Amino acid sequence: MSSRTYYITTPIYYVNDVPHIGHAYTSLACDVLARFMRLDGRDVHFLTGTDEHGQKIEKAAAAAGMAPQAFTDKVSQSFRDLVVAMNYSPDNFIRTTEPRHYAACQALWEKLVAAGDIYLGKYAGWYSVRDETYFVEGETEVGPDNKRRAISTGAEVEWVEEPSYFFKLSAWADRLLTFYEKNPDFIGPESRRNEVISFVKGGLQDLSVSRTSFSWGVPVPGDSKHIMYVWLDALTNYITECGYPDTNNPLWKYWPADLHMVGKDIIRFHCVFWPAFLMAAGLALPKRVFAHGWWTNEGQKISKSLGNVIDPIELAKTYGLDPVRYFLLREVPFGNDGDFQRRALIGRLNGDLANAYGNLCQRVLSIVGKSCEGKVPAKGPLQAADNALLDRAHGLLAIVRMELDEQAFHRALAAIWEVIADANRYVDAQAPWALAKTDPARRDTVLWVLAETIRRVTLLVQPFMPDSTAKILDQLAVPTDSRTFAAFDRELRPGTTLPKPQGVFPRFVEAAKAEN
RNA sequence: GGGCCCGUAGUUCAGUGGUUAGAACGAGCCGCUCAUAACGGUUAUGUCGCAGGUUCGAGUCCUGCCGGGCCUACCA
Repeated sequence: MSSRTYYITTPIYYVNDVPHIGHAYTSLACDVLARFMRLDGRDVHFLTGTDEHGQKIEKAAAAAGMAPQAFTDKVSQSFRDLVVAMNYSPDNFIRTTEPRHYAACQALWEKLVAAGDIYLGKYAGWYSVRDETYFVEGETEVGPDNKRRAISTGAEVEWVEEPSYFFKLSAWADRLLTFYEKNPDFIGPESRRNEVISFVKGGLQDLSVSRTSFSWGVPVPGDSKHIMYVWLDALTNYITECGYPDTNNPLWKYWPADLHMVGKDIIRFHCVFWPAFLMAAGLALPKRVFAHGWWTNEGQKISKSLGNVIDPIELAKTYGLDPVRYFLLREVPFGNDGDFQRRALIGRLNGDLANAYGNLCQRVLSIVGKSCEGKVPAKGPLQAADNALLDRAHGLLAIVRMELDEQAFHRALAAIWEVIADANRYVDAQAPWALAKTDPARRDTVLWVLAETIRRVTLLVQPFMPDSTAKILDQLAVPTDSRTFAAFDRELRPGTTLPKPQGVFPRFVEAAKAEN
């Protein structure tokens, strides 16, 4: 019997931008879930990629004197570099410029036409040449000089009409609301769900889904003057990957997706437009969309003009990749906005990683190395304190599974670190260095309990910090085929030879900064 | 304009209407010495934004106000 599938996606990133902390954050959350599910025996498919169409790309390519395809080849590379730099584990990296994606988009389009949900109309609105966008009447105002401008940007706008195909979104409001009601877990977190429902209840307008003002995109079948709306194009990537329209494709088993991870800015596209397209096409809807929040930098909104953009790769270079991965998911309740503070990062690195977790491993393994001939110590009869600690470590799997099921990374990590704190207390209470003189057998049992606790904890930390945990498991001589959750109860075998222990999470010393 | 959320220790936050409001970090004191000067124990700090109201009892429910955020705009 094949195991249960788990299909998780990042948004496809628009190649107009260089990768920043926001992209890294979304992908990181997906990566941790993908890794966790793989360890938990699920048949995982983790997809990320780039969104490469649209007028901005077309113009940027022209400005660079390049063909659009050559241009996007080059720019999308930076996102593939991010995958490597951040140690993400996607099963594929999709690009909207792939031929199979054109085929999927056009097939979906034809399905929507056949369903009677697409019609030809006229797109009209106040267009700002400078901003390259349309504004609705309410977003503009007439100034004292009698000229109409966009309120948000101050740019002059003019009335423009162009033919456009429309999707009958207005007809889907009731069915969307019914769907939300029947699937309370479809949108997370709760606050976003309320917003989406409130938005849909407010009434939906038909959606313009084609443009004629540029040509870099997927042509509309049968009317190649029109290019598909970039969001219809982009969202389709999730089913392109599974082989759409070929439902015999081996990857089709992954649809519908278990989770679309998105930033809060694009929740409407994923929770309103996308389900409507899918329903109209007679396709299954994704099981869940989760919208996370945004980071500020030391209390300030991040923007290019302020020059306070956070480069995740730079961060990883300074503080280490795994500590950065840990910090991003531990510091802020996932779903909330968060403030990035260097001091907080260093605090987590030194407090949670170096002092609590790293030092626990080091203090235990170094005694084992010195006193137990570098072998997993003998396990004698267990006392109440031993069982209490082991039981807590054992119970973590169910807790972490439950928390990650709701994308509550911070709570999963908090629960794990409580056991790490318990283990440190247990070391002090048992004082194995004192037992060495009075009761060596008991000391061995205590050390075994500790090593076993570290093993269990470390198995669960793997999705968050893959490299560091691999080192710790190496130091415990856990075989590489015993690192999934199927081996969660496979206890350390006394007598197994251990390598010499080595610190995995060095403290970050502030002075190091001055050397740079 | 409408709607939603938030305001609790120095900081970040938990707190199904029910005893003396909690945790973590930070601070003070004590202990330990295996360990990455790490670990453990312990102490302290609060007009629970403000003002009313409901209740035997309110951080928790209701109303108003102040402050902050988010969504959306002639509309729930």
